[in-house]
Amino acid sequence: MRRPTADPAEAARTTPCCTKVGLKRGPWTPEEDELLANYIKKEGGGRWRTLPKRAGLLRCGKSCRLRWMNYLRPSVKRGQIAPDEEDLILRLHRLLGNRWSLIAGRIPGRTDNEIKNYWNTHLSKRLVSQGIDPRTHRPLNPNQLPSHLKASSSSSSKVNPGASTATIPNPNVKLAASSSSGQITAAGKENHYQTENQGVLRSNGEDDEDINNCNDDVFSSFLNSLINEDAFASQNPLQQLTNGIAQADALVSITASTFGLAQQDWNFNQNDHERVNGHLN
DNA sequence: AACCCGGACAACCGCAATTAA
DNA sequence: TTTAATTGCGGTTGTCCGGGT
Repeated sequence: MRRPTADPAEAARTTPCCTKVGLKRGPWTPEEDELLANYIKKEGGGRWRTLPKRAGLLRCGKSCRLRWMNYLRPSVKRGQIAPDEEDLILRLHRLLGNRWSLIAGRIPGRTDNEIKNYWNTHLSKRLVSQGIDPRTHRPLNPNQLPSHLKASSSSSSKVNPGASTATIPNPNVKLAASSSSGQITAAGKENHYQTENQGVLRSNGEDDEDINNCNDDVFSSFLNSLINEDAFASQNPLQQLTNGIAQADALVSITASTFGLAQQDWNFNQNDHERVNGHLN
């Protein structure tokens, strides 16, 4: 990464916007930040490919977008992740897996990159030290599971063997979930930056007519109900585990029906999970 | 003081999804 | 309907910096 692409063969393999000779790479200078921020304040974001030229920057569009999204946006909150934010990240990750943009969309002022970094450097390691698999949020050693949970783990195998793939087990669902709350639809792009992060568990601010808000509202409110359960936080780890399985079950069922996951796909994933569980046990 | 090591984070890459022509 | 361009996402890595030796 971040290596110069002087080699033509290498350059041919990489995306065009990053291979133009003379484009700057690496850390941004305050001057560049100012140029970019001022330009976007005046002209707005979007059209990233041509933005650098218009703004007088020697950067590729991707780099500009990333810098704006992760650092320069006024709504970006800097500083330590608060304990309640941390708790929210943990819960959302258990439900959504590595869907960083989805998670970030529900934590005001935090970016997907920031959450991803925080997860990889702090939370993931902490879970491992507690004997919990950070991918599945289950005990690393299956023997730590009480017998009744071991038995139910196969019957509830529609819950993820790994949250990252099983809570929303199908690419179709990823699409549905993304368009509902994480990714920005074309129609929603215009006001995305102004209105996003207006509240926890609110979608990113698309106009109600912009997207299929039926799905959005259902997904959002359902997720909301899951992660806001006060009872959840006060439960002991075993109860949390049990509850988590039940919740994930419910999430998967609702997600599948609400977001149009084909039944055959769903069955496939169930089988898939059982196969994985079989390997685990 | 110099060096090494590891943690934290910013930035890049490749790919997939979406949009426009 | 097809194709090209653009955008967004997640995984990965380079760089910086502080602490330890």
